[in-house]
Amino acid sequence: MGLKVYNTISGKKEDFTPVTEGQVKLYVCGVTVYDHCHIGHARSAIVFDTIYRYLRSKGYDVTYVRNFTDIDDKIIRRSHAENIAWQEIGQTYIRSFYEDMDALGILRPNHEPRATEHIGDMITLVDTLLKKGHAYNVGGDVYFSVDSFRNYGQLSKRPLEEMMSGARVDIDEKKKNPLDFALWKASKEGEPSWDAPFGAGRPGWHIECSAMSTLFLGNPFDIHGGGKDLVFPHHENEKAQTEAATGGKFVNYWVHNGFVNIDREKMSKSIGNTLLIRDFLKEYHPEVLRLFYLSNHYRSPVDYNSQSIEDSNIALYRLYYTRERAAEAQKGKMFASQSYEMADEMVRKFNEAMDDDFNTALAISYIFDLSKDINRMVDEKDESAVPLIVAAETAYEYLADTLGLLQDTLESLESQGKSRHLARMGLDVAFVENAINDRIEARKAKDFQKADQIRTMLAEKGIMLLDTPKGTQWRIKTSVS
RNA sequence: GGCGGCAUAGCCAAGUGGUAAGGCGACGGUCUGCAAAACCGUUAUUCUCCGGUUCAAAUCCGGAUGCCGCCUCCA
Repeated sequence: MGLKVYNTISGKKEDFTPVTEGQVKLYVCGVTVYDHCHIGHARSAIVFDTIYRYLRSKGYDVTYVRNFTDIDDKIIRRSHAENIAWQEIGQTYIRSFYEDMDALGILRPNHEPRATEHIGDMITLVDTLLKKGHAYNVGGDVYFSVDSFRNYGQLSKRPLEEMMSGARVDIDEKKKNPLDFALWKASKEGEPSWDAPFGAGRPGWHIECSAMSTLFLGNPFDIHGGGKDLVFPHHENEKAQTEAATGGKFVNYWVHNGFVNIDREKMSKSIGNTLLIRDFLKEYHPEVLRLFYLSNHYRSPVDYNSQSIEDSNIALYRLYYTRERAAEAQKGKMFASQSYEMADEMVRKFNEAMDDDFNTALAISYIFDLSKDINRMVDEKDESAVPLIVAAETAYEYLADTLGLLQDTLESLESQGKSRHLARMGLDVAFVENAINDRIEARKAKDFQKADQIRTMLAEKGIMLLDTPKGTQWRIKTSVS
């Protein structure tokens, strides 16, 4: 069975056929570097990272391009407000972006062009549009004429006439049509500018993605992605200007991820409820966010709330513990490799789910099925089942890897969680260990009342004790009350 | 005003014609000095409501209600 991808432009799932067999050209709109990234950026990054991982696991040779918008109104505004060079604003937030993305386990794309590195390509494109009569110059500002492009509105399914009647479009005297958008903005005092045959200035927002995607991937290319909000106007405009310039098709498959709400409310700066990635990471392991997002379909809106995140946190621990148990069951055992039908079945179903427009939520359910199966075999303590555990665990790792999960060690996951928790409670490891030692003594003396008092005391501080064959271990209580 | 989406158990959530995945929680059991973890079992005869099509509908069609997004910078 082949891959099916939901295409925004047709509103349907379509069979995926790349332009060149065996290769996928993928372009995803990156960020404007004027602030730290929030968990909405994280969703987009995680969704396309997962798509990228899956395409590679299917054997495609993927060329993945993700841009940085490092010249733009918001950057200039911030530069003026903080009295810092605009270039420096960009550098700062590109660094911040990488810190966040690396923490989240987002793989680096093949190319990460910055808009300012390709001004020349943009100028060429604007020039072409002027020469072809799709753009006009008003005192150094160059606008794209939407009336000159027959298919304008095709992607966002907004006929021109209807948008015209929309009351929310700014009336700009300079534009022939209120929907015309800037390809090039004339040079202004205190703003960066580049020389161009049609007048010095700086590029409009949409032109960079047209220039850079075409440069790195050619036309048409396979998949263009981004957040749902980019459908209009950004992608509509990219498409219009590129197709007007080349006369050919720009993109075959448009893929857009849904938005993140916080406690059922739209996350936005004006409401003041944006959550930065770095603030999230102070509380939880990065894979908690990944598991949470991938448990929802990428096109649906997702509601971020403490209950759901806590659920994902617990579930993530479960997956790590299973891997640990599988490893222990194999330790020091000799075994011949053996195929295991159940594991093969899970891999097959996993790929089938991912082939169906990247249904990660369904795909994840097979990881949990494998987890249950592995735990069951480990519990049975049947030596002859060890090869099956190995086979199941191999499948387990493959599924998790493809989704970018279980990339850390249990030790690291636990120690991060423990130190966060202890710091919050104002406790330290020595306190816990002393209490555990006291309890061990009490248990030796069969003073179970005292032992239970210690257990209760620690439980009240969110610390859970486990008496295992290897001795008493402790964990942070993950369950919510 | 225009365009689009969603409504599935206590909570989260997948499922677009063939008889309801998975996670979290709860309850019973195994295990344990007691617990925890893990496993086993139970937890939606039913998918917002009302009609229709069909041998068959959570899934298709029509209508109602409720929630949400976009049309403006935005992942």
